[in-house]
Amino acid sequence: MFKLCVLIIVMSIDKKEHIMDVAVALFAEKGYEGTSIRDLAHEADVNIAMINYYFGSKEKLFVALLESKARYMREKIDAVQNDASLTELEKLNQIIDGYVNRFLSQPAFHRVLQQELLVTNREILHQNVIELFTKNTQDVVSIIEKGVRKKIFKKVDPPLLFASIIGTINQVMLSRSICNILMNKAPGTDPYQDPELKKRITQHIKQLVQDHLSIQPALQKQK
Amino acid sequence: MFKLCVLIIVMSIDKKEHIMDVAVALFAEKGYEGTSIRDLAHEADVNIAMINYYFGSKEKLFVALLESKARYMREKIDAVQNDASLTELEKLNQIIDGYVNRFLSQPAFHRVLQQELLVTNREILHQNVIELFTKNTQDVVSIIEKGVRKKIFKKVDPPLLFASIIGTINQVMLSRSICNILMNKAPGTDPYQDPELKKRITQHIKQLVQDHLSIQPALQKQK
DNA sequence: TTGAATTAAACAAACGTTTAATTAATTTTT
DNA sequence: AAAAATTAATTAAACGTTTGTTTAATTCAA
Repeated sequence: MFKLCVLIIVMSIDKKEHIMDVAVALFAEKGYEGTSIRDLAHEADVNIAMINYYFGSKEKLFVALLESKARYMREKIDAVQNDASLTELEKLNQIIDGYVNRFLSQPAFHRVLQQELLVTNREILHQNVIELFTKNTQDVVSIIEKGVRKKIFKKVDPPLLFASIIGTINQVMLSRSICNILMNKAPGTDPYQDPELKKRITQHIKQLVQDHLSIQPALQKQK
Repeated sequence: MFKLCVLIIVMSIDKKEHIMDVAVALFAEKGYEGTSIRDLAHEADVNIAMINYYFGSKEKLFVALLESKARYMREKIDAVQNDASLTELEKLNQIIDGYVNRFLSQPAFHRVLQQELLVTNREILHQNVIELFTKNTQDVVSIIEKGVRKKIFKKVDPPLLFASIIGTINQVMLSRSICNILMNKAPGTDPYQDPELKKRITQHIKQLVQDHLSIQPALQKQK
């Protein structure tokens, strides 16, 4: 009896956030168009009208969702970039850690973002996601470029190297089934729960990036 | 007058294929759920009922679409794998060429595939796409593994290296806007038309893979 | 004349959104 | 502090569209 009371209070304090949590999960599974307000209301255990009451419309709910969940990586990259004590390679490694941690800990939200990048006709939503991406890209690219200028790194294609970093994680996150295939796990299990996965991905990307960037002593001598 | 006649004949011969072409374009832009049969019928300039007449249902249209367009990479990988005259690195390079060519020449179809991987609740469609992916993954992974066993390659994480290859291309294909940002092009242009892009991606991935796999003489000596 | 291709119209179901009524909570007045 | 007034939260029902699909009639080709 008492427990039930507490539950109700907690729910009503941030019902908005509760709806948003359910929305991320449903959008991730069924897509934005594939998720109906009725589905959402039923799953979140609220009245259908409450969603428009709180957010105004389905589209505005989506935008609210983006804004509340997307600040993290922006701040992380900013912090790393302004840390003068780090070498360019260390910066990259920290950014890789950041992305892997972030993406793997919020697979549903991440899936929603990816979907919105692929579907171009919902322009407002699409544009919102693009903006999120642009600044991060430019920052990471400029770190790589700086390393190349300093001749700490080999001459590479910075934007495409960033694409490889993000793309590797995205590929693993593309679908549970594909991740299970890649990771040699039994189909049906949730691979993103496994802490081993995070370690493996981080290690692989860091090694890949380092191999690609590092100036080989042998090659230097030959010149 | 004569020209019009020919056009009509051609259209009626493979009207099915015409519908499928329009479907790919619309699905890519608006998503599967976001594309209505009416949109599709209007865009393809056929009656609404014709789509169900030809394909049975919207879902069956989608499956037909997959089956007609997805054989290519399968055959390409098969051919490369069975070519005994190639080293493992050459095989990988040819597969990279294959994927880049394929993905960049059919960006719309590729987008549709990606969408279906991200949305898990349309199980029949999802499963169809997964199956396409599984065999290719296993083949490429086994090529890398063979190279590692032969000690031609460094000890790496083969499934994740495959994820990096595909993931890099996918990242570039994720959205026109993102590709323009990555490639430093003016927003609004279609980057996939540019032949330079294909060359740049291929080069980058090949270099990335080679750096990651190659056993460095310097390191060998140290041992 | 038979069978396939094509059409406009209608189908029920589901969609996002709005309404108007009711309950709950908060503030103001007594 | 109690009652009244006001605002906010919540509800069920209905709104007009749009959805995928089907029908029954018609046109076309063999």
